[in-house]
Amino acid sequence: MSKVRVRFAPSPTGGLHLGGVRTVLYNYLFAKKQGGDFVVRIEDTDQTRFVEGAEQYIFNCLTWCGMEPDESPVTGGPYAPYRQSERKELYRQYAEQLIRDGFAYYAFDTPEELEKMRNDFKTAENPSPQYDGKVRMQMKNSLTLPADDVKKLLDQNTRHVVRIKMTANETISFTDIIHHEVSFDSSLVDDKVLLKADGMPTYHLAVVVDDYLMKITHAFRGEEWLSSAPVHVLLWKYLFGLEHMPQWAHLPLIMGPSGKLSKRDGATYGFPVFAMNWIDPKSNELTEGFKEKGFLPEAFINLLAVLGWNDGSEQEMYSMDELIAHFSLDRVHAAGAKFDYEKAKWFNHEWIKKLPVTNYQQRVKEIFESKNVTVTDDKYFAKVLVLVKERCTLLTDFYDQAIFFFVQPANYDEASVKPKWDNEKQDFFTALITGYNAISDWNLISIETEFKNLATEKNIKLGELQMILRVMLVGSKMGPGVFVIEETIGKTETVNRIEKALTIFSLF
RNA sequence: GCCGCGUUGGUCAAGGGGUUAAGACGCCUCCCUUUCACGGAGGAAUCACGGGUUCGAAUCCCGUACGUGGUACCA
Repeated sequence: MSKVRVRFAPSPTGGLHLGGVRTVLYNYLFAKKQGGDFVVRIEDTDQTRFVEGAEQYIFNCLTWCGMEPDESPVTGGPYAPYRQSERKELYRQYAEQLIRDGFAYYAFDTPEELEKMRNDFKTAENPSPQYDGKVRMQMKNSLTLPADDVKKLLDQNTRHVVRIKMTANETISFTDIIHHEVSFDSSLVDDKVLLKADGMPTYHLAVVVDDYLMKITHAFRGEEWLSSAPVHVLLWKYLFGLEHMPQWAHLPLIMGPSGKLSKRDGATYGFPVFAMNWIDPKSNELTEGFKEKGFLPEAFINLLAVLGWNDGSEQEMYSMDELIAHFSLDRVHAAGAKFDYEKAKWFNHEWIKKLPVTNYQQRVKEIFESKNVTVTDDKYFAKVLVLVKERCTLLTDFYDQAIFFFVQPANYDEASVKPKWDNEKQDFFTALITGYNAISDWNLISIETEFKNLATEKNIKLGELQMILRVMLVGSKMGPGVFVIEETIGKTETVNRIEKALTIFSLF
């Protein structure tokens, strides 16, 4: 059996969304598991939809996710070029071969004529008429025009396309890895355009030709392609032989709260849809990405992998290596899955807890710096991150959870302190300052001992005091143990904060 | 409209003729902690519907409904 080769073939028209990343992921996992090649091919055959920067963006996303292609327009490879626009000249010969063999034909209909046809044939039962076996003999093409006219039109460089001539009353079926036997009635499939008037191939011709030329063995794509699969199967049969056709796997769709997931859902429901931030160069509109939202790539990959796949065990957390080891296409669901942002966040939380902070320290540091907090001591920073990581769901949560380790509270949860505040407390904290100042070896035990001894001496309940102390240090009732906070921020800072809070609380 | 694909709790899902129909997220209650989390113990909640086949159907078959995708010189 020949070496496994899979391809991810995005069209560089904008952001890379969840479903796209999962398609790459399944490609990648399958290839790595089989020791095969993972190639990225850019399908930029629609020049009108070209978007500046979109291709680079896709590669940035792949890098962030940790899925580097073996062959691509940037890394090159034995089947270059990997950009379909650069392969333009290649496709015409195949289109012409199909015409010679009677499987395709030239069509000269103008867009206006096509529109007229769709209008004329439109009925209640058939709201969107196709250019198919039922109408093609009434259109302007090399099937209806005399050969001489066709030649003349061609010689005059009249704008034309090449269309496939769909067979009639044939059952086209193939075996899909996920859906198993799938079949279609060819009479119901239209004469898809293969080569456009600008000389570019459509997706239909290009996938088949390139999958063949690039020796792709397994072709995975979203289920939205299933309906056009019969065209591809026929093209394979006519051009290269069904025995060379890759095995298809039409992956289930990832659904949003209402239907197919769209980038609009992100804005509407408040969760990211794209892998990374995407700014449309024309409109300047920003669509938020998982990365910038505060997701770890490990979590992003993990949550995508188990959205539509599981290995039959109860395991839910998988590293990329574990996924490669466990992944199999026959356990991929046939049904679409609704994306659940709550569960996505849970995965991220789990990965934040699981991974050593060194793994994401730099990213968190950037988040702090973007909020004008300068981190000077990386060791101190790492220590703080360890203390608060279990209460962070997103990387961006670290700021709120740890900011008090760097700056004094700007305001206090007075509502919690006020009812508990009295002269005895005032007295206690004044004495505490003295006691703390006298400590020479500032550590968890010495701090806690001093605090507790003083509380016993003054005969005040420990709990209330701890709560007040916490508010003095943090500003609110949150964070790790109070004594741990004191130890971490140090004696001077601790005393400073108590003194400062005292000036405010004493007015209660 | 037509065609394709699909249908186990709110969501992700295991299970593929005989099970008390796993587990996870979320939600609720309680414990821990006089903080927020983490952790722990419980709880509510499911086989779309109708017909078959069978001693027995969540599991097999057929319908229906619903969902979803396609129906472009877009991918």
